[in-house]
Amino acid sequence: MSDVFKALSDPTRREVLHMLKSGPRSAGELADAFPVSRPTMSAHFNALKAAGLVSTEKAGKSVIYHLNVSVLEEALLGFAGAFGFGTRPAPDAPSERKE
Amino acid sequence: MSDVFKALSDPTRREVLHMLKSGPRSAGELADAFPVSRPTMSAHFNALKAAGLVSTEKAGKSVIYHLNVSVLEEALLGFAGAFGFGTRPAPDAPSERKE
DNA sequence: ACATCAATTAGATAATTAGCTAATTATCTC
DNA sequence: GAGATAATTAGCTAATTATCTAATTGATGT
Repeated sequence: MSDVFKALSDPTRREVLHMLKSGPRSAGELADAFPVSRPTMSAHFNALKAAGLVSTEKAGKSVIYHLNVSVLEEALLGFAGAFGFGTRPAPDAPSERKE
Repeated sequence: MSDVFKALSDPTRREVLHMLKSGPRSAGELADAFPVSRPTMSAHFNALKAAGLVSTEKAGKSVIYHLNVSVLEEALLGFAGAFGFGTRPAPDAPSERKE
Protein backbone atom coordinates (compact mmCIF):
# COMPACT_ATOMS: atom_id res chain seq x y z
CA MET A 1 0.00 0.00 0.00
CA SER A 2 2.79 2.38 0.91
CA ASP A 3 4.54 1.34 -2.26
CA VAL A 4 1.58 2.29 -4.39
CA PHE A 5 1.29 5.76 -2.90
CA LYS A 6 5.04 6.24 -3.02
CA ALA A 7 4.99 5.34 -6.69
CA LEU A 8 2.15 7.77 -7.30
CA SER A 9 3.92 10.58 -5.47
CA ASP A 10 6.19 11.28 -8.43
CA PRO A 11 4.83 13.26 -11.40
CA THR A 12 6.97 11.39 -13.94
CA ARG A 13 5.63 8.08 -12.71
CA ARG A 14 2.04 9.32 -12.79
CA GLU A 15 2.64 10.47 -16.37
CA VAL A 16 3.96 7.04 -17.28
CA LEU A 17 0.81 5.44 -15.94
CA HIS A 18 -1.23 7.86 -18.00
CA MET A 19 0.64 6.90 -21.13
CA LEU A 20 0.10 3.24 -20.40
CA LYS A 21 -3.60 3.84 -19.98
CA SER A 22 -3.98 3.95 -23.73
CA GLY A 23 -2.01 0.77 -24.24
CA PRO A 24 1.28 -1.06 -23.64
CA ARG A 25 4.53 0.70 -24.54
CA SER A 26 8.18 -0.25 -24.67
CA ALA A 27 10.66 1.11 -22.13
CA GLY A 28 12.31 3.18 -24.84
CA GLU A 29 9.07 4.67 -26.06
CA LEU A 30 8.19 5.68 -22.54
CA ALA A 31 11.66 7.01 -21.84
CA ASP A 32 11.63 9.16 -24.98
CA ALA A 33 8.67 11.06 -23.58
CA PHE A 34 10.64 12.40 -20.62
CA PRO A 35 13.68 14.65 -20.29
CA VAL A 36 15.68 12.32 -18.08
CA SER A 37 18.19 9.59 -18.80
CA ARG A 38 17.17 6.03 -19.54
CA PRO A 39 18.68 4.62 -16.37
CA THR A 40 16.64 7.14 -14.42
CA MET A 41 13.52 6.02 -16.22
CA SER A 42 14.47 2.44 -15.48
CA ALA A 43 14.51 3.31 -11.79
CA HIS A 44 11.04 4.82 -12.12
CA PHE A 45 9.85 1.65 -13.83
CA ASN A 46 11.22 -0.35 -10.91
CA ALA A 47 9.23 1.77 -8.47
CA LEU A 48 6.09 1.14 -10.50
CA LYS A 49 6.82 -2.58 -10.67
CA ALA A 50 7.50 -2.76 -6.93
CA ALA A 51 4.07 -1.25 -6.38
CA GLY A 52 2.55 -3.79 -8.74
CA LEU A 53 1.18 -1.01 -10.90
CA VAL A 54 2.80 -2.27 -14.07
CA SER A 55 3.97 -5.59 -15.40
CA THR A 56 6.44 -6.42 -18.10
CA GLU A 57 6.66 -8.66 -21.08
CA LYS A 58 9.72 -9.27 -23.18
CA ALA A 59 9.50 -8.82 -26.91
CA GLY A 60 12.80 -9.29 -28.70
CA LYS A 61 15.22 -6.70 -27.47
CA SER A 62 12.43 -4.63 -26.06
CA VAL A 63 10.57 -4.76 -22.80
CA ILE A 64 6.92 -3.90 -23.00
CA TYR A 65 5.22 -2.30 -20.03
CA HIS A 66 1.55 -2.87 -19.25
CA LEU A 67 -0.63 -0.97 -16.83
CA ASN A 68 -2.16 -3.12 -14.07
CA VAL A 69 -5.41 -1.24 -13.88
CA SER A 70 -6.87 -3.48 -11.22
CA VAL A 71 -4.06 -2.80 -8.76
CA LEU A 72 -4.44 0.94 -9.18
CA GLU A 73 -8.18 0.69 -8.86
CA GLU A 74 -8.00 -1.51 -5.81
CA ALA A 75 -5.54 0.78 -4.06
CA LEU A 76 -7.27 4.06 -4.76
CA LEU A 77 -10.87 2.97 -4.39
CA GLY A 78 -10.08 0.62 -1.56
CA PHE A 79 -8.50 3.39 0.44
CA ALA A 80 -11.18 5.89 -0.55
CA GLY A 81 -13.81 3.39 0.47
CA ALA A 82 -12.34 3.14 3.95
CA PHE A 83 -13.18 6.81 4.26
CA GLY A 84 -16.75 6.35 3.22
CA PHE A 85 -16.71 7.95 -0.18
CA GLY A 86 -16.31 6.59 -3.64
CA THR A 87 -17.45 3.35 -2.12
CA ARG A 88 -18.04 0.74 -4.71
CA PRO A 89 -14.75 -0.81 -5.79
CA ALA A 90 -16.52 -2.00 -8.95
CA PRO A 91 -19.43 -4.40 -9.34
CA ASP A 92 -17.45 -7.30 -7.90
CA ALA A 93 -14.02 -6.62 -6.49
CA PRO A 94 -12.21 -8.97 -4.13
CA SER A 95 -11.68 -7.52 -0.67
CA GLU A 96 -8.01 -7.39 0.08
CA ARG A 97 -6.99 -6.17 3.51
CA LYS A 98 -3.98 -3.98 4.08
CA GLU A 99 -0.32 -4.71 4.83
CA MET B 1 -1.06 16.37 -6.04
CA SER B 2 2.38 14.94 -5.41
CA ASP B 3 2.11 16.22 -1.86
CA VAL B 4 -1.08 14.29 -1.26
CA PHE B 5 0.36 11.01 -2.47
CA LYS B 6 3.60 11.62 -0.64
CA ALA B 7 1.63 12.21 2.55
CA LEU B 8 -0.33 9.01 1.96
CA SER B 9 2.82 6.98 1.32
CA ASP B 10 3.57 6.74 5.05
CA PRO B 11 1.66 4.22 7.20
CA THR B 12 1.77 6.43 10.29
CA ARG B 13 0.23 9.31 8.39
CA ARG B 14 -2.47 7.08 6.90
CA GLU B 15 -3.26 5.88 10.42
CA VAL B 16 -3.54 9.45 11.61
CA LEU B 17 -6.05 10.17 8.87
CA HIS B 18 -8.00 7.11 9.91
CA MET B 19 -8.13 8.30 13.48
CA LEU B 20 -9.32 11.71 12.37
CA LYS B 21 -12.05 10.11 10.33
CA SER B 22 -14.06 9.59 13.50
CA GLY B 23 -13.58 13.14 14.65
CA PRO B 24 -11.06 15.87 15.52
CA ARG B 25 -8.22 15.05 17.92
CA SER B 26 -5.48 17.00 19.64
CA ALA B 27 -1.83 16.62 18.60
CA GLY B 28 -1.06 14.90 21.88
CA GLU B 29 -3.91 12.44 21.58
CA LEU B 30 -2.77 11.51 18.11
CA ALA B 31 0.88 11.31 19.15
CA ASP B 32 0.05 8.97 22.04
CA ALA B 33 -1.24 6.42 19.56
CA PHE B 34 2.16 5.95 17.94
CA PRO B 35 5.54 4.71 19.15
CA VAL B 36 7.53 7.71 17.97
CA SER B 37 8.50 10.98 19.61
CA ARG B 38 6.25 14.02 19.61
CA PRO B 39 8.53 16.06 17.37
CA THR B 40 8.45 13.23 14.86
CA MET B 41 4.68 13.26 14.96
CA SER B 42 4.76 17.00 14.53
CA ALA B 43 6.73 16.49 11.31
CA HIS B 44 4.11 14.00 10.12
CA PHE B 45 1.40 16.55 10.89
CA ASN B 46 3.29 19.09 8.80
CA ALA B 47 3.35 16.70 5.86
CA LEU B 48 -0.40 16.22 6.17
CA LYS B 49 -0.94 19.96 6.44
CA ALA B 50 1.28 20.64 3.41
CA ALA B 51 -0.91 18.26 1.44
CA GLY B 52 -4.02 20.06 2.68
CA LEU B 53 -5.33 16.82 4.16
CA VAL B 54 -5.78 18.25 7.65
CA SER B 55 -6.38 21.65 9.16
CA THR B 56 -5.76 22.94 12.64
CA GLU B 57 -7.59 24.87 15.28
CA LYS B 58 -6.16 26.16 18.51
CA ALA B 59 -7.90 25.33 21.78
CA GLY B 60 -6.09 26.56 24.86
CA LYS B 61 -2.72 24.89 25.02
CA SER B 62 -3.83 22.25 22.58
CA VAL B 63 -3.92 22.14 18.81
CA ILE B 64 -6.85 20.25 17.35
CA TYR B 65 -6.46 18.48 14.03
CA HIS B 66 -9.35 18.03 11.62
CA LEU B 67 -9.53 15.80 8.59
CA ASN B 68 -10.20 17.64 5.33
CA VAL B 69 -12.31 14.95 3.78
CA SER B 70 -12.98 16.89 0.62
CA VAL B 71 -9.30 17.23 -0.26
CA LEU B 72 -8.72 13.52 0.19
CA GLU B 73 -11.78 12.69 -1.82
CA GLU B 74 -10.92 15.09 -4.59
CA ALA B 75 -7.37 13.75 -4.88
CA LEU B 76 -8.19 10.07 -4.84
CA LEU B 77 -11.35 10.09 -6.89
CA GLY B 78 -10.07 12.79 -9.20
CA PHE B 79 -7.05 10.72 -10.06
CA ALA B 80 -9.04 7.49 -10.23
CA GLY B 81 -11.51 9.21 -12.51
CA ALA B 82 -8.76 10.09 -14.94
CA PHE B 83 -8.29 6.37 -15.32
CA GLY B 84 -11.91 5.74 -16.03
CA PHE B 85 -12.97 4.07 -12.82
CA GLY B 86 -14.45 5.26 -9.57
CA THR B 87 -16.03 8.26 -11.19
CA ARG B 88 -18.84 8.73 -8.78
CA PRO B 89 -18.16 11.34 -6.05
CA ALA B 90 -20.39 9.66 -3.48
CA PRO B 91 -24.14 10.11 -2.98
CA ASP B 92 -23.94 13.80 -2.13
CA ALA B 93 -20.46 15.22 -1.88
CA PRO B 94 -19.99 18.96 -1.60
CA SER B 95 -17.53 20.19 -4.20
CA GLU B 96 -15.07 22.23 -2.23
CA ARG B 97 -12.11 23.33 -4.29
CA LYS B 98 -8.79 24.59 -3.05
CA GLU B 99 -5.01 24.70 -3.36
C1' DA C 1 5.92 36.53 37.94
C1' DC C 2 6.79 31.59 37.96
C1' DA C 3 6.00 26.91 37.19
C1' DT C 4 3.77 23.71 34.25
C1' DC C 5 1.98 21.59 30.31
C1' DA C 6 1.19 21.20 25.03
C1' DA C 7 3.22 21.71 20.89
C1' DT C 8 6.55 23.12 17.81
C1' DT C 9 11.22 24.48 16.02
C1' DA C 10 16.31 23.81 15.94
C1' DG C 11 20.00 21.01 15.05
C1' DA C 12 22.10 16.56 14.21
C1' DT C 13 22.40 12.03 11.92
C1' DA C 14 21.25 7.88 9.27
C1' DA C 15 18.68 6.19 5.51
C1' DT C 16 16.44 6.85 1.22
C1' DT C 17 15.72 8.86 -3.33
C1' DA C 18 16.42 11.06 -7.97
C1' DG C 19 19.55 11.97 -10.96
C1' DC C 20 23.89 11.28 -13.71
C1' DT C 21 27.73 8.51 -16.56
C1' DA C 22 29.82 4.23 -17.50
C1' DA C 23 29.57 -0.69 -17.71
C1' DT C 24 26.92 -4.89 -18.39
C1' DT C 25 23.47 -8.14 -20.17
C1' DA C 26 20.37 -9.85 -23.64
C1' DT C 27 18.87 -10.07 -28.22
C1' DC C 28 19.04 -9.50 -33.05
C1' DT C 29 21.35 -9.22 -37.69
C1' DC C 30 24.95 -10.13 -40.63
C1' DG D 1 31.32 -14.60 -33.84
C1' DA D 2 31.19 -9.47 -34.33
C1' DG D 3 28.58 -5.48 -34.24
C1' DA D 4 24.55 -2.94 -33.17
C1' DT D 5 20.57 -1.89 -30.31
C1' DA D 6 17.46 -1.99 -25.98
C1' DA D 7 17.38 -2.12 -21.37
C1' DT D 8 19.19 -2.70 -17.01
C1' DT D 9 22.67 -2.68 -13.21
C1' DA D 10 26.74 -0.51 -10.88
C1' DG D 11 28.59 3.22 -8.73
C1' DC D 12 28.47 7.89 -7.57
C1' DT D 13 26.56 12.61 -5.74
C1' DA D 14 23.21 15.85 -4.11
C1' DA D 15 18.92 16.44 -2.03
C1' DT D 16 15.31 14.86 0.88
C1' DT D 17 13.22 12.34 4.74
C1' DA D 18 12.53 10.12 9.30
C1' DT D 19 14.04 10.11 13.49
C1' DC D 20 16.10 11.58 17.80
C1' DT D 21 17.25 14.99 21.93
C1' DA D 22 17.33 19.61 23.47
C1' DA D 23 15.59 24.19 23.29
C1' DT D 24 11.73 27.37 22.44
C1' DT D 25 7.09 29.25 22.27
C1' DG D 26 2.45 29.90 23.98
C1' DA D 27 -1.21 29.36 27.30
C1' DT D 28 -3.02 28.35 32.07
C1' DG D 29 -3.01 28.32 36.91
C1' DT D 30 -1.30 29.69 41.30
